[in-house]
Amino acid sequence: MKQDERLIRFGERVKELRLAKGLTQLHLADSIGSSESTISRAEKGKHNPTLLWMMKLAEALEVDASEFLKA
Amino acid sequence: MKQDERLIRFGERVKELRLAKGLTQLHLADSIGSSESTISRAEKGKHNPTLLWMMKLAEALEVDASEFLKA
DNA sequence: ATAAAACTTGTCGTATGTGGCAAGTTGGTC
DNA sequence: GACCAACTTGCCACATACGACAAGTTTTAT
Repeated sequence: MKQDERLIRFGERVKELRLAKGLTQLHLADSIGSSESTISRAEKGKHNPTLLWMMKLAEALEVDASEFLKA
Repeated sequence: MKQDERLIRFGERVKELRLAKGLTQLHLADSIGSSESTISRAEKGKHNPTLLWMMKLAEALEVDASEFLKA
């Protein structure tokens, strides 16, 4: 995935929210049936995630998915 | 794509916002380089769109992408 | 009722999302 | 500087997003 400014900001937001819950990438990945590598790439803005994947993430982080996208 | 309640709500929100701008699916599709069929399927909850696609849509509709996801 | 516009749906092809594994890197602790 | 946990990255395999086109259905206007 090419580096897109919007994906980078999304990733930063995910990382913030994950750290706020004190989770490692691996814990978060396991809790949504994803993989550490996918979480890592998403946080670095190297993935263009799907809506359902984002929603699973939001659920695990106990935030509204719209939190990831706020301007 | 299987019918997921979350995708259905997303689609309904897209449709609302599109109609609020008085656009047809075809006009909206053209304006983001997408296709009428993809817009239709998204509005019916039959697609699991990617973040960048959602962001292009948000731009065309002149809304914040988080609008699509508000609980 | 007819016609046109808008929408839906099937199918195909290409690109890419994503889990899994393994190797490599970074960062902290002793 | 050895060790360990956390993170990054390359690659593979499979599934699916999504544009394109065509055929069909629904809606709206006259």
